[in-house]
Amino acid sequence: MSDQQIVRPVPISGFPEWLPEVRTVELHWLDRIRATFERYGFCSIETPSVEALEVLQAKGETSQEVYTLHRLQGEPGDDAARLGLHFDLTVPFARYVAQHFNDLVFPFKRYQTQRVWRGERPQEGRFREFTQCDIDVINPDQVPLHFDAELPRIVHEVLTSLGIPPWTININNRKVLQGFYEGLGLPDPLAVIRAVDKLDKIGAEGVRRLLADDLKLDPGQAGAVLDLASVRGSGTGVVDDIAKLGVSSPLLSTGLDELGFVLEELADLPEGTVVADLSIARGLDYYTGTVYEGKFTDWPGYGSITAGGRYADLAGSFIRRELPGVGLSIGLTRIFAKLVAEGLIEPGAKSPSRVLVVVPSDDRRADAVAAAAALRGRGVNTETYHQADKLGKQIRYASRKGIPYVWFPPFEDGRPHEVKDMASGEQTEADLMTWTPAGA
RNA sequence: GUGGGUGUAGCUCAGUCGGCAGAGCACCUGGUUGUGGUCCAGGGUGUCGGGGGUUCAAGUCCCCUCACUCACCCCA
Repeated sequence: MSDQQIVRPVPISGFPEWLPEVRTVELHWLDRIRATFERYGFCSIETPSVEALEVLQAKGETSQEVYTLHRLQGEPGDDAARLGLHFDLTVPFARYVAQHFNDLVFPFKRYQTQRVWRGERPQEGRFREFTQCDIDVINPDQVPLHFDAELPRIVHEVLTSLGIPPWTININNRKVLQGFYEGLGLPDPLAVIRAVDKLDKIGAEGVRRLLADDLKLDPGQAGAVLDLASVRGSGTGVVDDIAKLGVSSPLLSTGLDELGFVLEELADLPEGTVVADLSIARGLDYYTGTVYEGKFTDWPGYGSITAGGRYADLAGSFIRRELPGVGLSIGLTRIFAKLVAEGLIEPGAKSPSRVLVVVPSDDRRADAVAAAAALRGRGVNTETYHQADKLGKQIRYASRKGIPYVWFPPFEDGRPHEVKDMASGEQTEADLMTWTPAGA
């Protein structure tokens, strides 16, 4: 120990970890998320952390910072990495569906809660390893629009069940944006979408400048683009507001029909929780219809806590079938870490134990072990203290670990068992075969 | 990847002009060999991120490097 070289334990940036009393809260969250997903009939899958690089790069550009995998003692000449850690769950899901196409029942509705990795520069709310809770529907040829409304409804229910600070899920439709821009005669709708996406960062005037200088829009066009982006609301009145802007195109009509349908389906949700916002676009270019982006109301600068959308054909690079889908992802780590940082997570117990059984003395250790076994046999989480320390020390251990009851086996033959309620300090005789902790 | 900031005890941090390494919290021991929290008395647990340089002397000044952190890009 003395002159041994020690490795300084430093946190690795972007790789969060929690103390037991916080982790236990996260586990409860995961339980609730899973329960809600399953209540809607979605099934669970898990895919490997690793995918072939060509799978990871099949959709979108290589802009995602993929962590590649190779052995420390790699074969010479075999240094070209062929494997990478997945950076989201959508691409692995697409591969999975293509691979197991014949064995799945469609529409395939699945949820998937796993860690993902992105080699980006960490910041508040941006991690290099984090957990996403994805929920997607995929179906050959076409996915009923009904799912575009069901997914935000499910996520709404999940977020509500977590009891987190106020948030809003914003909804938009790419066809509305693209159709509107086409109606305006703009040559590069995707570039306009990317510019509008910066609205909350650089403001309306910043976007106007971007549209005029970089994309060469005339003032009238730029004004119309910004007018559309300012439309917001939860009812179908949104559709009328857009119609009033006097732009038309076939794609725009389709988009407005879809957006109107989704909003109508969600009209019963609490005011302000799910609203249309024509300024959100999502940078990812594979979204083709409905798009979602959820944020905390109190921290608008914090990244999105849930996001997703509809894609026309996600698995097309893996199978000769058209497989459109719609999906939504909950950024569990991003939400949870923020609440931890804000001190809004009420820590749980430091131990799952309900009872600590005291060891009266070395020669009575067997009694303690037997008492603990009896309690466990009746489903009570119980641990035995590890050595015959002074009683004060044993009780102090229970106190510090947040174990609510301390069990005393007899210290002399013929005496009864006793149990101490740590919160009240009260200690009473108790029967091993019938006693149960409060709230069990 | 680009630019700024910060690295001292387990944690939060102080450390003057270059002159013996510090505080609070946490932790350990005892007061209390059958009872926790409170209280009292003790205890410093450290490669001052790492390497090099200047100097009689470096936590302090200079160079390099690493890590963390903030902003940009991008995103859950």
